[in-house]
This record gives sequence, C-alpha cells and structure tokens, in this order.
Amino acid sequence: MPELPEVETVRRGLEPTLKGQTLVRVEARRPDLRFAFPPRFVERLEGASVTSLDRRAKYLIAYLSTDEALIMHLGMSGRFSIVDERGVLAFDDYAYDTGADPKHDHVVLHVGSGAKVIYNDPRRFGFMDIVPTASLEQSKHFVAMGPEPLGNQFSAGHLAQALSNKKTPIKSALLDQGNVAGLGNIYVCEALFRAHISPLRLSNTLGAKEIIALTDAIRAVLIEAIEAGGSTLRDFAAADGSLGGFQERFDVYGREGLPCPRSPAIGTPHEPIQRIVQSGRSSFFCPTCQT
DNA sequence: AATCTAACCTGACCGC
DNA sequence: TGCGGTCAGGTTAGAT
Repeated sequence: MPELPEVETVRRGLEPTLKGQTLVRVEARRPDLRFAFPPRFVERLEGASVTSLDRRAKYLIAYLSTDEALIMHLGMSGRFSIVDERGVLAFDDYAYDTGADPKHDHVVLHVGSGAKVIYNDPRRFGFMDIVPTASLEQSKHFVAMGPEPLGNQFSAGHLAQALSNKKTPIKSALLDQGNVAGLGNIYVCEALFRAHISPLRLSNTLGAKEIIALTDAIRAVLIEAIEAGGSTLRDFAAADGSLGGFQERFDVYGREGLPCPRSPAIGTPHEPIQRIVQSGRSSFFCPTCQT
C-alpha cells in the first residue's frame, strides 16, 4: 500500500536494521523487477555500507559509503520484511498478510549484523536503481519531481502556481508527481474530501481559499496516516495481529455507497459516497459536500 | 507542450 | 471446486 505515508513507515521500519551496516552479501534473484537492475547491481552494493536511509516522495534512498545511492520504489505490491540475526521475522510492512510468499522474494540484503532485509513484490511494478549521490537530484527519477508535501517548499502559493494553467481535473493534477510528490489515489481522494472539493473540478478553476484548504488537507491527511503507520508497527511488535493503520479511517476511499461521514444526524442527509473513474482510476467522493 | 491511454504483472475476490 | 471477469494503492512510453 505504498503512497508517501506507507513508504515513510517502511523507511522508519528499515532504518534501525540498515543504517550504519555493511551490505555483506546481496542477492538479486532475477535480472529485473519492472526494469532491469542497473549494471553490476550486486557488485556495486556488496561491501558498501549504508550511511543513511532517506525518503523522497514514494522512493526510498539508501546513501552508500561508495558515494552512490540505492534507489528503491515499491510500485504497487512491493514490501519489505526483516529477518533478524536470530532468524526471527522482525518487521513486515504487510504484517496482516497471512503466510510467507517466498516465490516473490526478489532481492535480499544481508547486513553485517547478521540480519537480512527481504524485498518481495508479486506484481514487480517496483524497481531499484543505483545513481551517483552527487547527481541524485538530477537523476531521471527526481529531476522533474515536485516538492515534498510535508516540506517547506510545498505551500498554497506553490500549488496555486502549479494549478493555474492546468485544465485537467484536480484529481489528475494531484496524482501528477510533478505538481506535488508522494500522493497516490487514496490520499488524493481523502484530501479532496477534507477540502470539500470535487475531484471533477478543473484545476484552474480553484479559488485561493480552496487551494489553501487543499494544501492544509494534504498535509493533515499525510501526517495522520504516518502516525497511524507507526501504530501499525507497534501493533506488529506486540504481535497482537490487529490490522491497525490508517485504512480503517478512510472517509471516502473504498466506501462507495456508504454514508458520507459529514451526513448530519438531523436534517437532510448527504448522498452516499460515489465512485467514478477518472483517467482509468477510481475516485471516491461525496456529491453533496464536495463541490 | 499538455494530456490521455495502454501497458507492465500477479493475486484476490465475486458471481455463476 | 473451478472458471471467467473485474479490480488493485504506481509509473512511464507512446500517441494524440
């Protein structure tokens, strides 16, 4: 479930195991994921140590002692798990999935502590790349990418500028990583609901107040989801098997036909949550309070 | 240049 | 139990 909050949750989960550790052995069990691994993928990783683990939008970045950076993207179905030095599963970002799925374990990073970090991806929409750290920002993955929504560069002013000449629906504009980076289908739906804006509205028709509301809604929903991701990790550490996480808190996503959370107990009820398809993807919204 | 579509893959789920 | 159809949270190459 990798949009920005999920990737940040994964980053926090992997950091204690990877940071400062040497990659003593790397297994690439096939030549590619969505794309071929870069040349000499294993050789460039083995022997390097991870100086820090960062995130940019939905990408994980492991900075290496070799002045290169390992870029990892989870695609749609990518997940990481950690098996610690005792052989015990210590982290799995799909903790509520039942059963192992070793046939889709494509990459294994063995670190000096004896732990291993396993990348599993049934659909193989994920990918990994290695680029020189000095040119990371200029690499093809990041060169045209918009600002981090939780960073200082993202503001109502930025969003207003980005949307001002766009005729595309706001739903599509927010999915465009060049406008703001890290949102996906779920959090776009949720942010538009919070901002009372219909996904059908054309980008260049939003008013200043709406753009401010949208900016605030994007930040708020991402922050809450990251906090909920943290609680998922704690749940798993406690091995209580509970689902947890943010998905129980969606206002509109996946809730077609269900009541709008804002529908009043007294007075005229809102229409049920509606699902439409925009550029091939589902949008969920309340036709009554999102205009 | 902006915008849209199809494609990449596999698995889960639903109705019959 | 099996079969076919539908859907899935992302990105990008190629067409309009």
